[in-house]
Amino acid sequence: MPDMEEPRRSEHRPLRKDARENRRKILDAASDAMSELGLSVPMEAIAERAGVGVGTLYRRFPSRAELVEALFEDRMESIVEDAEASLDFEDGWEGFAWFLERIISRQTRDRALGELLMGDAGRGRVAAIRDRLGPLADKIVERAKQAGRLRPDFDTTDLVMVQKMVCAAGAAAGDVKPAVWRRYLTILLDGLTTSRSGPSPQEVGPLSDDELYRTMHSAPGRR
Amino acid sequence: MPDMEEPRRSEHRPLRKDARENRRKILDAASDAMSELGLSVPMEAIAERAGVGVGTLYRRFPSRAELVEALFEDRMESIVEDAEASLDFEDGWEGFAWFLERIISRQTRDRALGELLMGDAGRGRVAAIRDRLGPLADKIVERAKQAGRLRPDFDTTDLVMVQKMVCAAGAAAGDVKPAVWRRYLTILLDGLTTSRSGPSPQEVGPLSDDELYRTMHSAPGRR
DNA sequence: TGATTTCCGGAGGTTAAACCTCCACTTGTC
DNA sequence: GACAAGTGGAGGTTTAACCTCCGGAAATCA
Repeated sequence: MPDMEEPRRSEHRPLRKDARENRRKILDAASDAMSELGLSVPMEAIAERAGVGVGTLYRRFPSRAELVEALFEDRMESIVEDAEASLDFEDGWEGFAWFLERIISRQTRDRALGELLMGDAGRGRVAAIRDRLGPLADKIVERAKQAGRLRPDFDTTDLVMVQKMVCAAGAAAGDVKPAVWRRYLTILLDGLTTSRSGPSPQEVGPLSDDELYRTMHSAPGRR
Repeated sequence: MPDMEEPRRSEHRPLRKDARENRRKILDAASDAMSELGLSVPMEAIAERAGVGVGTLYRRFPSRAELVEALFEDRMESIVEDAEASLDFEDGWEGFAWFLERIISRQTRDRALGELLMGDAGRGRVAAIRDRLGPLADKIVERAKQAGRLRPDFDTTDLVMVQKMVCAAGAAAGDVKPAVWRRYLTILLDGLTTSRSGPSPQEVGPLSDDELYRTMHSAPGRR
């Protein structure tokens, strides 16, 4: 049996044209679906949005994890960049507030990113990037305190919890009024400064009674 | 066919002794289970905690809704009473803060109560009680503003969102450090006052790094 | 223009988790 | 001790996800 050729797609030969297109469609669909519904959106749903059979999805991405890495490595990296950028602010407090606004904004637009950031990452490259955030967060908090405008009893772990709080508000009302989270971030920041003479102006109004009603009667399951 | 007797348990004759005991065990188990795991805890799990077969559970409470009403009518009523009590405070702001502390404390101890309060109530007596809270909340907010210590841009709908935020923090870290939510309530209240000269003292410290780690790696399903 | 390789779709087998019913047996009560 | 009342949990059902498999379609090659 001569010439028993190598079966592995080693050093990947390029995909066939239709396969390449489908891969793109899958990535786009998965991005949409996960941003909206979270990391554990059914594979079926992704395939459907992509207009592709489940078989195709599994052939291209044998496990959810590969899909997640393909999609979220960049986004996670952007957050690290935000953290670094926030250290360049003249005023540590401004950097702190800017970073918070940034990272929460990203999470409210992208539920899966929030899940990854808040712990759902097992191991892998995405988690590795996330872990680089810890030291940066320490510096951000440190600088804000040195600027004298962040309450001295604030701890870096509080930074995570603050995000959770604002994101909870965002997630609850997100379908009804996507920008309300800013309102609650403003309030929280007013609670985080050392002192102030009056409330910061709100850029976003409260939910109307009707909006609140709809918010309350459309709560998701959990996950 | 003489004396075809009435089959309905009309004007309920008393339950047999063992049945009465089982009913009690079921209610206790359901209370525990729902407080911990939420309204939609599997019926199976309730029966198991009660040390009773599922059959017995379904015979006593044919639907989850009946169980819920039996358990939560009182608790919901207590919240209404808290709201009324908070109106008796000399200072409207104190009443406001007290009520918030109360209602959040109840919800962090009792997940099902939180779900009921935040909308998961379909119709029924429990929902009816909850609806009595709306007008009371308006008064609470009104008085706090009149006292001059609640930021004037605060709306009653914000009251719900604030609860959601603190409860989110509580739920996230609840298994690890049940009292941290107080820390975040303190911060929020500092953001809700009109002005202040410094941060309010914290009664509860931040999560340690290890506690935060555990908090992040034990997130529930959504679900 | 075949011939050949690659890729596609989605029916369908599998597992898991909840649901609720049913009835042979046990227990309480009169 | 007879008989009504109550019990438990096996098991049928549904729902929702998982992932594989293979006949046929599409792209690429010669």
